[in-house]
Amino acid sequence: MARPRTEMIAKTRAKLIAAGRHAFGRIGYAEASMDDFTGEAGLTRGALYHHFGDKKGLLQAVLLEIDAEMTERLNKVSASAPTRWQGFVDECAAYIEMALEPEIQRIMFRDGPAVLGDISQWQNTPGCIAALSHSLDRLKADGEIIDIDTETAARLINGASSHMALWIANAEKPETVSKRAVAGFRTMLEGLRK
Amino acid sequence: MARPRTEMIAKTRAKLIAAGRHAFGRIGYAEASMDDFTGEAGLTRGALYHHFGDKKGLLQAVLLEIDAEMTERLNKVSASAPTRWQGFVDECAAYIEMALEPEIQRIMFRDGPAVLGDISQWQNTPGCIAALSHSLDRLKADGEIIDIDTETAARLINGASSHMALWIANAEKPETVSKRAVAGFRTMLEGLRK
DNA sequence: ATACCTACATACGTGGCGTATGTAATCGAG
DNA sequence: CTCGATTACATACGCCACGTATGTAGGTAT
Repeated sequence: MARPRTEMIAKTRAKLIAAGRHAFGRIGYAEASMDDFTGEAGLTRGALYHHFGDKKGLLQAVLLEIDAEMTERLNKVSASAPTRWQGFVDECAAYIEMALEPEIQRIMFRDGPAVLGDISQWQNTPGCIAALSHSLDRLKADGEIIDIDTETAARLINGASSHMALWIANAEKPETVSKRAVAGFRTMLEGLRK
Repeated sequence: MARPRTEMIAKTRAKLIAAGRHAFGRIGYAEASMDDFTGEAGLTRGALYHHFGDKKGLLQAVLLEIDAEMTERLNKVSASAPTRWQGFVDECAAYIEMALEPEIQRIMFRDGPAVLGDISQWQNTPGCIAALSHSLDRLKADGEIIDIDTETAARLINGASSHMALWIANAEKPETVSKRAVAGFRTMLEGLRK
């Protein structure tokens, strides 16, 4: 297994995903020319169409990669907190912070939904929502939060977080808005507690 | 005032906005050909570029119209409720319901942010957020809700609502998901109450 | 060893956006 | 009332970018 042949293929795939991710993150999906960013990666569109079918296919692959990274980061955050509730709050804060990163914001929250439809239909629940959902499940089992459907709560928090992030990122004074947003967000989370 | 000349101009503008709104709402911004939908309106792209500068300009005009309609609907809902709290809850429910309408969902929540950037920077706070904010202001003045920054709360609710709507709209069983979503949403709102 | 297939590159057609230009109707000045 | 200027569009053109069809070299299987 893992012959040199398949390794080369995996490398080209990775190159294309990386190139697309850079281009999509910087100038956006619509403005990114496939000839340009494949050329920068030392390839052509031929490779892209072979591996991903079309431009949307590459975007999907990029999204999968980013979602996996976000999920891992979220899991690390919640795992390294002293209490589960604290872990959950940290997780939410981390989610907002990630949504402030230009690449994630652009690809995950702007172009992704516009091109591929809502996040819900990308696959059976993306990882970053599943991570929030899982944390809520444990809190519920511990009796720390009120009786609420955890997936619904996860999606509510997901929606609220991403909007907070967009609000902050596009504000004239991001620091000021950030304080207001995080404070309000924490207040909302407290409402879930018993 | 209101000479026949200016009336004609207003009519062409209205025609273009209506045509664009239809096309954007049905097949999406990117897939909508300007030649097609201007032709259906009995005009050409020349008129569009004259009045709106470019394709994005038309989208902005469409968004302004939709936002105004949504604001009016929200204000009516909150005004016709027995109590202010009830008015606010109804308003939130109405917001989710509006977000379920395909045209609003597509233009306002998907293509709009992707093409023009986050809703926050379209203008100084769009009307539908201002409406929620206003309702919260009055509730706060009445001492019905906890101490929270009202604009932040309005944006939290706005974000949560739109995500709920997208979740519902794209679910396999919208009715089932709708019940879960609305129930969870109400629970979250109750957390704002004193 | 040879025939096939995979993984790309190259070449081409098409469609759609933006712009530059044309034109008819209207408005304002004298 | 007349004539120049401006407005409100339509027409024509160029360019870019996507997708597809085709070509090809290297690896794979038997």
